[in-house]
Amino acid sequence: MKYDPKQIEPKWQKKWEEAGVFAAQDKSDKPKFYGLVEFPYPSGAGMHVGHIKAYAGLEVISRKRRMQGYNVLFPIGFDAYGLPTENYAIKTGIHPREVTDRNIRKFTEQLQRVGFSFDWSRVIDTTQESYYKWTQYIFLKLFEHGLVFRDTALVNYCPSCKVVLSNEDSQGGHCDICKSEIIQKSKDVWYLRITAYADKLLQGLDEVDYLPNVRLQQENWIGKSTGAFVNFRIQDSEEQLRIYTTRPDTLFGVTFMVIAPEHPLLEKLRDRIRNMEEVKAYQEACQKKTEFERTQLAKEKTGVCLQGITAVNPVSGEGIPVFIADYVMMGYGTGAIMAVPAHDERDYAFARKFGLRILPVIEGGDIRIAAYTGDGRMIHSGFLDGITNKKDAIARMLAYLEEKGIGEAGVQYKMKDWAFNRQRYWGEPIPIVHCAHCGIVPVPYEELPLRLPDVKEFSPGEGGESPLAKIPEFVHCKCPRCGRDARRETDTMPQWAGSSWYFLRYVDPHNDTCFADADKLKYWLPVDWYNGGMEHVTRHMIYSRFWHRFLYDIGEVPTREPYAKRTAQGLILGPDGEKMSKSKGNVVDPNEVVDVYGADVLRTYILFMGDYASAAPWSETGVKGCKRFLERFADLYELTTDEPSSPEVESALHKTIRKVDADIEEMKFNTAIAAMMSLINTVSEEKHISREDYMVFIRLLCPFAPHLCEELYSRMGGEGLCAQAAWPEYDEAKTVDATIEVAVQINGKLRATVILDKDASREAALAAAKAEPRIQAMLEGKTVVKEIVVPGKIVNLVLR
RNA sequence: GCGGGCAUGGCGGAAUGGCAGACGCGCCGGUCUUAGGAACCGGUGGGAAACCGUGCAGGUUCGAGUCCUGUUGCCCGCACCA
Repeated sequence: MKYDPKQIEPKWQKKWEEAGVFAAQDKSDKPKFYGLVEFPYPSGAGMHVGHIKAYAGLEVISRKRRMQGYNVLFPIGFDAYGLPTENYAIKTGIHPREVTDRNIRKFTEQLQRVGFSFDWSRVIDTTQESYYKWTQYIFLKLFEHGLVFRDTALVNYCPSCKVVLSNEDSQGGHCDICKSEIIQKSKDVWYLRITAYADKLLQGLDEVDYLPNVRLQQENWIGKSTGAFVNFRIQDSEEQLRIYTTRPDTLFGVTFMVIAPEHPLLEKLRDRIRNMEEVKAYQEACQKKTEFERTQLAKEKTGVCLQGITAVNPVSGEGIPVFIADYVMMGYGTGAIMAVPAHDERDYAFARKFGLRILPVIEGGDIRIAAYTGDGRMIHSGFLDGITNKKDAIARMLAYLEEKGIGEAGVQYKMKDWAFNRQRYWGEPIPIVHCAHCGIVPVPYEELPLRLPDVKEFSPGEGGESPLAKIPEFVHCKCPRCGRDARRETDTMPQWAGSSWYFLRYVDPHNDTCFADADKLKYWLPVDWYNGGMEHVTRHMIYSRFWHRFLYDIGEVPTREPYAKRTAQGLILGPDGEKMSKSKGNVVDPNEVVDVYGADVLRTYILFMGDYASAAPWSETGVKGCKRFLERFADLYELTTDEPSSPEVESALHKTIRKVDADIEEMKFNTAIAAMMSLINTVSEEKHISREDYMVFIRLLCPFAPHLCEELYSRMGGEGLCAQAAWPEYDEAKTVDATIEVAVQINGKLRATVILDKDASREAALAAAKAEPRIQAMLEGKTVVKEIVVPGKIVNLVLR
């Protein structure tokens, strides 16, 4: 058969659509499978082949599940709020709505050309009122349950985007979107109290099947540590200095304290601090430092001693100096530390620089050279002296602190509350009203959606205000509580909002009385398998797990965890081996590949190019190889007759079914395809395959190259559609060969091979091995001291 | 600095502790052709051979790419986290 993708692909895509074969059934006796891929942000650049790889994995699995008799939900949608579209609008004056609709059309066309088996009746767009109404609803629920709060804080501010960023969006001191340097700015910020869910998010990881590195990254992100809070007295003062430490066992070794430059104690003690000028100068210098300077260039410790302030070591009673230094951060713990220079590298460096006392309290190491962070016997530590076990020492100290009321055990998390507002137009309006009399008042549920008003001017206001602040009709409103004049919140939600619950909406996307029907949620949840990029493992996944867990706690969803299983695909690199990017000009457009080679070749190549989870460079010649593969597969059509296949072909077919089936489940698509290539080689050598067996092969390849397989299936006279045909099953008996080649080793080195009956005895194997001329020659004049026989694999003779 | 991962032909990559290099690309040779940067067929780790070969050095084992110890290089995540 001549393989002409241009002719067959549109034809079958149309037939699938007409037959509605990919529409998930809300009621069904079949077992359910919910496969989820991360929905794309519809950028103006269109999709690149990386998107295709991200979806192709679960595409194959979903198609296989349908053939296996599952009721499959495999949906797609668009995460369409976001900065690039808004920036494009600012530049061109074209409304983000228009740009978004255009981009969504382009993405949809691209996805359909590849023949993905998405349920197109459930497409969602986070920027539609019917969708963001429920994003706002969930926000109000969070508000109602005290998980939304407002605070004035130093925030990460991007001077280029003119927007406040979460810590997640400004890692390394650079804006996640435009890469410019972040500055600290004091602002009113809406927070979601995700830290209240830190423990639940951590414990939930025990209930799910995530890739080990995905789980680890989430654990690190949450960053739980256990330790103690200890209150240090300030001499001649009512003030106390509260610190957090993971090493309360070293308390006797505390010889000074350090607080963050922004620590509130400085204000309280300003009259007592004799060198306030110097302190102020230091504070200002710190503020000017970028996050980068403060963290990356952290080799040299700096700080200022607070003259006139003395703290008291609560266990030794010793008076100790207090410093401010920027190696202590206000954002973690209490913004103050007890310094144990003998056993902490940072404290040691600081003590060395400022000539402070270094008192060892754990034996081992040499404090003249470096801090000792290992374990050992407690010394110079009063009631702890002689204890050799760190755990015991910590327990004793905690008991003492609690007894004396100077401290207690505590935990800390690296995860911070989620800064939830952006000074942007293209996002969900935050449904809050500021009333001079009532304070912060939520918009009533029945007024949702709070519509995003139409504007002509998209650039942010001066000082980074949201464009919404420039629309009087939007800003001015009546307080829902007292009816007096009030102002609307003009900030919008961050891009992460819409994607935090989209998997729930797919279950019931057209419902306008609730975000999804409870029975449907109960049927479909949890997502059985979620695949996406590693870059979304911490932020998007943590956020969405948080929202989901919250909804579970208030009884709105039936499962604690949203995703039962999570995998991640590797990047597709450019042909040059570099990460694909517009600036490098190495981006491969899937449309061009489909134009030249067809969708089936694109799909097959993307899954064949390497391990699905690893990065691999694009290769144009590799694509051609897959084209040849599909052509050769189509050519087998000429080799079919009603005669049964040869035993070689039959055995190869059943082995291949077994391998492809197992490999798909482990996302080892590359070896599954390789096995099918080998099967073609076997059939070509035998020059024949039965019609029946060829039909089996067609169904086996169908999830990878569905258009070609539909065409062949129909030409072979198959009933209905191949996409709905049964998944092939293998016959174990037919995977066993009558004879096996067994390797013969002498002293562990391969010397010969022998052909044996499939269930040859140990004796028969040994006899055959020893009869082999080459082996016979090597046995000459030697003693066999050991004979190892692994049935069907190997015979090893140990000689002396 | 801490945590995790990886290292195999010219390239992408295969190998439940049991014949290293499956499968594909590339390359070489051939067939067909006015032509081949098309298609098809054959070959292809190194070495003349004995043999040698999975970053490097050890170890465990009858047997190690695979397990253990150390080491080097690269990649990813976190990063003055107290």
